Amino acid sequence: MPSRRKVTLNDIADACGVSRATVSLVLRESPLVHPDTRQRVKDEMRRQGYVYNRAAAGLRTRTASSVALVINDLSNPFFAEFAAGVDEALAAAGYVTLLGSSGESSERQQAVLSSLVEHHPAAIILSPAEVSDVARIARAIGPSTPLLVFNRHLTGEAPPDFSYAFLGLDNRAGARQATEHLLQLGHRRIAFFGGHQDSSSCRERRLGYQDAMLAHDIRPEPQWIIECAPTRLEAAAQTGALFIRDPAPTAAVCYNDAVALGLTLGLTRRGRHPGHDFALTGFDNIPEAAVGTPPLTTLDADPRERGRQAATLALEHARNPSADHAPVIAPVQLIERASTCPPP
Amino acid sequence: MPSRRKVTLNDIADACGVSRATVSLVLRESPLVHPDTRQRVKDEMRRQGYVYNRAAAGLRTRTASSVALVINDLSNPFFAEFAAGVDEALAAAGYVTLLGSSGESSERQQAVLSSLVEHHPAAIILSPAEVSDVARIARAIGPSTPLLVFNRHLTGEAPPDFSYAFLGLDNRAGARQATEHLLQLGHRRIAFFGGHQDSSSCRERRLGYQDAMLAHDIRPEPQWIIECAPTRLEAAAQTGALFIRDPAPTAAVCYNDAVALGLTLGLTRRGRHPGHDFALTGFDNIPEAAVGTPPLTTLDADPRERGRQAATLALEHARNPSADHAPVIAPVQLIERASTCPPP
DNA sequence: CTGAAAGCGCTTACAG
DNA sequence: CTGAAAGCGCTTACAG
Repeated sequence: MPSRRKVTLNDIADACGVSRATVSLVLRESPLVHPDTRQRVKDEMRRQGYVYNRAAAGLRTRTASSVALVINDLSNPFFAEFAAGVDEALAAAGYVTLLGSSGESSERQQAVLSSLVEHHPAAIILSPAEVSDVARIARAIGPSTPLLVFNRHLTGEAPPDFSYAFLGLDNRAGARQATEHLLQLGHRRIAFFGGHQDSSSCRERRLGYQDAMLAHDIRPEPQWIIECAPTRLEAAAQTGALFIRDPAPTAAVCYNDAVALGLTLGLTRRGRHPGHDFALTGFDNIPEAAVGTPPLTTLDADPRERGRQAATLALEHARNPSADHAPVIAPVQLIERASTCPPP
Repeated sequence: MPSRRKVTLNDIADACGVSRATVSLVLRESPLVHPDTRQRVKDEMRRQGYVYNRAAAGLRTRTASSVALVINDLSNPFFAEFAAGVDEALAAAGYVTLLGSSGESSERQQAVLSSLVEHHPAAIILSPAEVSDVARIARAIGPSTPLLVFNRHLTGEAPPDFSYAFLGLDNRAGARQATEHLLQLGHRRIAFFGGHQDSSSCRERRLGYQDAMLAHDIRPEPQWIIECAPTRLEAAAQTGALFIRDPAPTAAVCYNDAVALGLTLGLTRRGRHPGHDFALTGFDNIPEAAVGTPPLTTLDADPRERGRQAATLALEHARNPSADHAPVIAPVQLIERASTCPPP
């Protein structure tokens, strides 16, 4: 039967006939303690199976050893990769990751934040649920825990004593690159397909699309901008909207990969051949993008690297909470694949 | 400028002119304290933005408020879903999740476990890296933290004072179902494709394949058992091994979905038409399985539900560490899709 | 080189 | 109904 009683510094000190101050010094590799004593103490620790209590130490030194990470959707590979990157960088810096997931529910997000903040993390990294009001979030976490927001902007007005750092993707430049690529291939009637008006990333991507079009002296027609929920099924269902007026677009910049895959399906059902008689691009570079038919031209944001970056920024913010941290916008890279062809 | 100093029970007690014992009682909703006092205290907490320090409370009461979760590969959607399920159930039970990821490296796994155990979690849930020696793991976490292992068995001999609970998938029954399905369709020459001999899940799946074959009085030929690393690329490269001898198999039970998708690619490259002139099955039901060409018949293990189950088992184990917990084997469900056709 | 003492933020009998 | 006291496991000046 394994002994379940936890062994403490006191147990080691008693067994060695020294004070627990000495044991503590051994723990932190202090040069003050005599080599013989050190060895005796270390042996005893091994023998009794001592394990350090970081929470108790943190209480005494008033230092945090954790960082909280709240993710809107872990089953989305983009955010899973992001989480892996955060965890990797935090571990390397000696912090442990407190995980929470909101499942895109702002109620759950409130509950999760309130619970995590009670563990007094050095900082909170939040990839927010779709609608995330900054005032509610401020109420949940209070003014004294540094916050880094990833990917989506919070909505509403921030209370006076509340501020946060931000890491986002260069949505505008990404969509501009994708549109530019289609223009280079010879397309002129290019749609912007999918996403919701009220999502900040969607607005930014549309701006990038417009930038590229206007740079080529093309004014996008209103019927080329097609709104739909950013899911595969909704996109497939909305495919028809591309073809209600002649001449129809010959290409589409899609809000993201899920939408692009749904559009691929919708086009195929109508007897079209995406990558041969219609060109389209995605955004995110999810794993399915590479193996679809056709493989999807898309924009890669390197989510794992974004995770490492978020961890670094959050820790900086924790060290220097009074500095005014400007938003950081990470670049995004075009991956050319077979879904982008010249116009028929 | 936000006030960064943390407010404590003492601050509230002083401001209200009561002792901190009283404030503590208010916190835990004790009926002992007078309603007026309670209200005064609560108002003051709101005013000062008090946030509870769970670590300090846990230290005093010797109770853990966290459970550690160590994942071998977060970028695999199967494990990401599992992690989401674990987190969901732990949060519901009032625990916070300490996340660690090993990236399939047993070195990183050791480091991560050693770090997490210092936070004295109520239990550890480990989805182990491919090679995970039980003796090393025992050394990292010591005998007093309950351990639940998910999905893969640990290798080697457990030290005398060390034991762990186990949650796995019914690999054998799953592979048997897949093989049975192919047999029903009329196949007789069925290969078992991919996976490594030394992986416990691969051995179990092969046994299920053999069960079904023998139940139909078919002795699998040695050249029908094809070993390869469980990745898409390796599987594609090994496709030729199916056809070195006549008559070649007309169907394959693949070790998992990644292997099945690789084999699909390999077959297509050779001019075959999987789902028309060759039948194959996967295992895991990853998102790509549903959208491939053809969509893949596979086995679903409901990883999110497995995560919830793991959390429940781990907490039971924590409450009653001396009980001898028998391994729990979760069922797996066949999803029929277009990749399984009758023999040509 | 080592020990006695105080304290991190909380809880819990025990008095009153 | 409320307060004084002790203690969870650790660290850190301060003496010696």
